[in-house]
Amino acid sequence: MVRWPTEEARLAEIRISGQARLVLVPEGVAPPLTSDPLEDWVRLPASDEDVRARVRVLEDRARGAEEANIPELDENGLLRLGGQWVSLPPVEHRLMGVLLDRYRAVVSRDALARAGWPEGIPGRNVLDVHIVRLRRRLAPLGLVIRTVRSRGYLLEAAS
Amino acid sequence: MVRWPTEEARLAEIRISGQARLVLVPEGVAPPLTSDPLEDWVRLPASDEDVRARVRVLEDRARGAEEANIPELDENGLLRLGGQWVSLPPVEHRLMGVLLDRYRAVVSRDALARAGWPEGIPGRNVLDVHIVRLRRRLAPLGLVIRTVRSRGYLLEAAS
DNA sequence: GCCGGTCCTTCACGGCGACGAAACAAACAT
DNA sequence: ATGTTTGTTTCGTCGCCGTGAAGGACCGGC
Repeated sequence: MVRWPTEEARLAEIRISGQARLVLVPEGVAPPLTSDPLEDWVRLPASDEDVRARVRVLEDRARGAEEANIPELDENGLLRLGGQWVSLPPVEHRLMGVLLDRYRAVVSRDALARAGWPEGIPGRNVLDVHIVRLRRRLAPLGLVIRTVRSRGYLLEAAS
Repeated sequence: MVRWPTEEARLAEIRISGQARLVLVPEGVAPPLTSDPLEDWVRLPASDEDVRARVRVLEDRARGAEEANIPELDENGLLRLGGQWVSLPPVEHRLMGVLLDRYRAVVSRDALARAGWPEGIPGRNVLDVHIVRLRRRLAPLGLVIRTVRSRGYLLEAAS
């Protein structure tokens, strides 16, 4: 719920944070134009029912957007997602860093190797093994590492 | 532009067709509730500016939705469409490149052969086989490769 | 119609390389 | 002392790609 244009700064903040918002627009003022589905506006004065109707729709959309949640990794080796968490040992923590930077995009085996072993990769097969171990750890969170053959790996939410 | 609730049937049709629409709601009537971003409503009576503002936003969203409907091929062998994706092996990736350049237009077998095998085509039958495989991969995305006999192939959305 | 051919579709096979996973052992931490 | 992390070896599996062969679909001529 934001007043316009008096709370313009606050609106900008909320837009960046990606939260749903309803803009209250007094008579004689042009409404803000955004194609963002999480923003809507009402012309004042407005009935309670109308406001409630718009808020409900926005809440519905926000719920839908929330399912596209991205996991969060902290410096202490904890990976959080949707209230749950797992702890990651050093190597897997570094691997996870790159995978999260490129969430839902392909990360080459090379990039993973460089991230996991900055001093140089120990053996030919180490990466494969760590991917397997990382997979097992991520499963309880509903995260999946897909392999894109001969190109690399990709992290996403389980189908 | 749909009147509510008098044109309820027409609204249902438009919803199914997936087109953007603005619902005109007279005083004292509850507005229809949908979380579909391509639907919006105004309380009558409304000023021209307010209606135009909502129409413009809807048009923007419709444009965005349309762009999300054409498949996208990235350099890592991923083909994305509407939130889903499939990975394409090298040969099929190159074939798909040409087919997408000429989306919904005919691509000659010759052009496909040159794209798929720049060094020269190995055997007479290889292209056909790869078309079959590509078809199977594209099916889950709702994409279809149609044959235009003795002319070539054509990529489009499944009817 | 019937027939010939051409064009296209699909399957089954084998080689090759990329990837997955178990099992073992050593290093490390608490 | 026990459990965790990490690297290695080894073997199995699966995806990719080309080949051959067995049909279907379409189009002409007769």
